[in-house]
Amino acid sequence: MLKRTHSAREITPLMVGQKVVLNGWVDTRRDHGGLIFVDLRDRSGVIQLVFSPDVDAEAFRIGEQVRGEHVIAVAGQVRMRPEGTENLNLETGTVEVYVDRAEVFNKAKTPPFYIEDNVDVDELLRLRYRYLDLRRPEMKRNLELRHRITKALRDFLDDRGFLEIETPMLTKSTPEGARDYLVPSRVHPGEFYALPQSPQLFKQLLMVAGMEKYFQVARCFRDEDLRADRQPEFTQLDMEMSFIDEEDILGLVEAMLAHVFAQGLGLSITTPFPRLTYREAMRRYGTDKPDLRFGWELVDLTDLVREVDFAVFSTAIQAGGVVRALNARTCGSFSRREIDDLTRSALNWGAKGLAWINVTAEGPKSPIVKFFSQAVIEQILEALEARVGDLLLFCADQEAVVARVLGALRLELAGKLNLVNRDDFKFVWVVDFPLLEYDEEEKRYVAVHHPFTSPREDDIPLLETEPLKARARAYDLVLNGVEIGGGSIRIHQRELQEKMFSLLGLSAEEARDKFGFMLEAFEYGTPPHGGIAFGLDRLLMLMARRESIRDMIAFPKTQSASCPMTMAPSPVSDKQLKELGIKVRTR
RNA sequence: GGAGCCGUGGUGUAGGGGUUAACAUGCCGGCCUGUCAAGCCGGAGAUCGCGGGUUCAAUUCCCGUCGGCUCCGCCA
Repeated sequence: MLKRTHSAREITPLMVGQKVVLNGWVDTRRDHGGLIFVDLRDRSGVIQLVFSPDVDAEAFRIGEQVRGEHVIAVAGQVRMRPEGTENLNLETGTVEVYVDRAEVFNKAKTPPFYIEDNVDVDELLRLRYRYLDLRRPEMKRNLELRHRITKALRDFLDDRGFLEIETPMLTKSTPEGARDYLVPSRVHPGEFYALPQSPQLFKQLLMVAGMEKYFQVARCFRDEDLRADRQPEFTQLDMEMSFIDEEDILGLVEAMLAHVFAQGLGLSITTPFPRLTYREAMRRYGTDKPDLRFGWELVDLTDLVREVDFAVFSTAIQAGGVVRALNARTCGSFSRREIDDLTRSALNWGAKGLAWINVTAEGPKSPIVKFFSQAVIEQILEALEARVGDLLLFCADQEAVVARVLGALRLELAGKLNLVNRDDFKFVWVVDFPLLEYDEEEKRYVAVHHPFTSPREDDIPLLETEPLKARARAYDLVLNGVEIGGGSIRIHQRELQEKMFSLLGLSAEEARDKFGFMLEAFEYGTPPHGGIAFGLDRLLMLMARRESIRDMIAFPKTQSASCPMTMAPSPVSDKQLKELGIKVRTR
């Protein structure tokens, strides 16, 4: 076997005259009859080989026979390319290797799609042949970035005294949260493990155990429907620390991200990150994960229009709702049809309608201006800093509906108008989340973050009186409108934890049954602690400027949670089922 | 659970009630000693996702179904 002495990208002008051996795949082949060029690809990149009968007849014959994706070894001399034949698009484009020996390790069928960047091919096909898809340079780069970032995170945390500790994959199913993936126990027929949705309980127990600073690159599993940024198994960078408060965590994370952006992308990001309270985020951006790469803040007009004789606004306000508006800059030029599209969108998001004012040089034009006095209109225009050419969009309803509708329109228009600079990275902390929200379906409170999140100390009395007003010691990190991390200071006292469980509608028996080990642990000296977890795939997706986390995962699942390559999931034999004591019911 | 878009040679697309199903690229063969999206010539390659219906006739229209993608619900 011809063993390689160099990788493709290592071949430089400094090596001219040197004999080298290269191993790799035939990327492309250009056959001139009497002279054959082959671009040889390995993980490092591409180098041009020259097969010439003047150099070696036997090697030339092999050059005639190889085809795309054949795996070959070649030996030959490095030479400068003749003047005028350099390829500036290629990193190794000034040199080439004259092959005097060649060996075919393995032939290859013609691949079902091109092994090159920017392929326009059905993703199903890419996933069925993922090992070919990953040969494409852009996919290889994604996995390289993933490696570099993961390593940078580990290095950073190691430097700061964190221990990476593994926690079980086979664990206990607990209520609350996402649907569990279950694993049947053979030894305990009829009983099941659950795959972890996150290592939450274990990392807290590691704090009880005195580990003080923990992290893990942890695989997590959630049996919920998929999205471009949601896979049934995904990776979290999970962290937890003892004897700390919010500021310690936020500061550490900012330094950590500055480190990985520098290491991974060579970018310097600005710290500290801005912070928004949950209320502020909802009011100004209509979402708890605002995209700060563009302005376009929502403006509250409730007080301004309170007395206006316009039923759409006044009924909403009387019902305890709000009136807010979005200044769609430059959208005054929108056609009737485009405005109809916006209205349809607003209705889809739950609005009862969409009022608008077109700010023209001749003054405001709109079906609704007749309801307003000149003075009020002027105040509205001023509040929205309206200029000629703007389109003002109004929504009147309950606060949550208005936020959702205008927040969605804000994003939709940003996409349509290309307001977003794709090179921007805009981080923002969202803090002061409510501790609880009311679930209409289940008729009970549910934790906004999770049941182990500590309320703010001064809000603890509210748990007895108005639990929905209590704020959590929780924080989310948002990057470019994507939630990339979230965490909290945890409850570390049994009484408060029991109080939380009871607020969530868990009976004392259920709490003991599901979380007894946790409550018990709290009785053996639990330090105050808190942490955060990052969706590593999402962070990487944003860093690589991709649209889907599937591009950052070597072997992801389709939207129906299956793997087109292995054909998982699949039925299993009766023998296997019998051993597990499982009978399959067909729906 | 719901909505939308898509499904035609290996790949990406065009087409549209009766066609020899078109184009590009890839593939195979021939020519070709400086290409790098090599070029030129020739060739092979498609039960138009699947099932049913309407029709004299369906790849085309209708219904269903499967698969992929995006989104809503869901994701503490």
